Amino acid sequence: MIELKKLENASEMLKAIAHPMRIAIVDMLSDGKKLSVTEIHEALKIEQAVASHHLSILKNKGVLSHERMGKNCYYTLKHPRLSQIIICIDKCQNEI
Amino acid sequence: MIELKKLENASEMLKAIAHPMRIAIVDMLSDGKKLSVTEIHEALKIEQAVASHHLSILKNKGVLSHERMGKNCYYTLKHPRLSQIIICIDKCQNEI
DNA sequence: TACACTTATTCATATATTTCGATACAAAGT
DNA sequence: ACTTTGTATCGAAATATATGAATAAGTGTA
Repeated sequence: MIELKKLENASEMLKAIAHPMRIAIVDMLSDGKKLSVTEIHEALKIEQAVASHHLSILKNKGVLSHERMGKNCYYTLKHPRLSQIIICIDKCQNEI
Repeated sequence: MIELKKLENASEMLKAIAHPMRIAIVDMLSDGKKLSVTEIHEALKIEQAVASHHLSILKNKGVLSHERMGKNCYYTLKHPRLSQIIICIDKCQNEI
């Protein structure tokens, strides 16, 4: 963790997750679930363009993988362990 | 994780950590270490004002606690488990 | 009180992010 | 080819964030 480059990579990945909607997306995709853009934007009640934008940020920063199946594009967690970050933050919120 | 308010709190906390220098600070404070502003800004080779600014962000978002001892102000992790986030992100970077 | 040391805040500027509407692109069916 | 459905990108405006220089404020000591 001494090198600046590693710190920057780590912060890029964390920054990608550090947004209310993107946390919700990562949370929805825990346990290996696959969801399409439409499923996500409807579940979160956000514009399709906004969902697509958030998904592309998560994909570009290495948080999500995507796979096209016919008309739909399905997104999954690239590193299943990333769910732990959400769990960890959640625990910290609920402490006294 | 359904409520927007919880998502926003979680993202505020994550956003606080999601910066190269602030990741380095959290990393330096793992294992219950206590460090002063001067120790941190010298170790990271950043301006004192910048270190103070980052520390106040981390403190205000509930990541760090601080304690004044004489002339110095010592900062510690408020939730020791937050080190796991750094470890988790680091593991994800090192995967193929 | 005066001084040195440590930490916090303010200000200005530069840069980045979020959002929405509009539009473009892609795949499948008619 | 045309239409429908699903997804991605662009442009613009609003908001947020990062940085350095300067300064203020708190603390201990002579």
